[in-house]
Amino acid sequence: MDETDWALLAHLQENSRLSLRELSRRVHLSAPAVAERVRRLEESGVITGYHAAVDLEAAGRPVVAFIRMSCYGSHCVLRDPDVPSWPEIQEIHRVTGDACSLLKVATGSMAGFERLIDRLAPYGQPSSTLVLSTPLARRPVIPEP
Amino acid sequence: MDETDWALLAHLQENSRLSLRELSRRVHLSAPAVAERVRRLEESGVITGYHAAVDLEAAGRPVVAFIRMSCYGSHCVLRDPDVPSWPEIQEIHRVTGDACSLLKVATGSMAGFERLIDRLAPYGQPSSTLVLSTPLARRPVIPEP
DNA sequence: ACTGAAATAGTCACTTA
DNA sequence: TAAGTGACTATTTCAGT
Repeated sequence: MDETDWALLAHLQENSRLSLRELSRRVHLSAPAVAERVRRLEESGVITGYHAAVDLEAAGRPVVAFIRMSCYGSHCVLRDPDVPSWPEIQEIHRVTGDACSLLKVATGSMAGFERLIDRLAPYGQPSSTLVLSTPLARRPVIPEP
Repeated sequence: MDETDWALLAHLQENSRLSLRELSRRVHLSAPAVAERVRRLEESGVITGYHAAVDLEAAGRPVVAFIRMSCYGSHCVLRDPDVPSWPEIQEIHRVTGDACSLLKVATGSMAGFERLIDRLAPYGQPSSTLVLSTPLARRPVIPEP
């Protein structure tokens, strides 16, 4: 990871649909050189994918929340392979502390949110925190000083 | 938002570097028709951007955590316009409950994490939860049933 | 929303430092 | 090993339908 790799990474984090040619102009390299560097960033696992970001409210899911799950031993949500495919669940993190996992969820309505809580309750105690707004949705990763 | 729009959205959430031509093949439309639909998804605010996803550990920031900030009135982190530019802070959400905000942070080391906590402490009481692993990093948004 | 043409971009083989 | 060049293919974009 030299300075050029970090520059490419910065540009692709900001706009992943930039053409390799446009990237090559921005970092002052030829297009094949950029293509090779990007390929290596992907292969080394630094870049894990390219994704369109969707506004949850505009997409009909205005109720966004974080749910801390304190699961009952073997019933843990982390152990059920079906849970990650529930469409309301956006992220699942295994965490330290008294909760075993932290979920980010998005539903179309409060009623939908209530139904989700009901479906989660058998796994353990859910503790919900609603998101009012998101002043910073994502920050690009930059090199450490 | 018809079925074709949702199909385009699904493909672009999975891989935002797909060419319009490739998208057009997948949804059985011409390239210009797809270009116009994608442009409208962007303009209507459903698609807010396209971003390369970076593996925080591979990028040198293995310590990932959520921090709930219970701020002291007017010293709230949400009120300080400088905080969102701190490079360790990945996300800021304003939330309900006894905490005023939930931060997602990533640092290069535990020492770096400790320094971050020290910088946050003046704003309020930070309560940290370390991320052990992320079984589900992102789920594509799909239409509600 | 499609077609077709012109401009732009991606990719591969090969050369250079 | 990393980057540049040129030829060829694919994609983007725009006008007209």
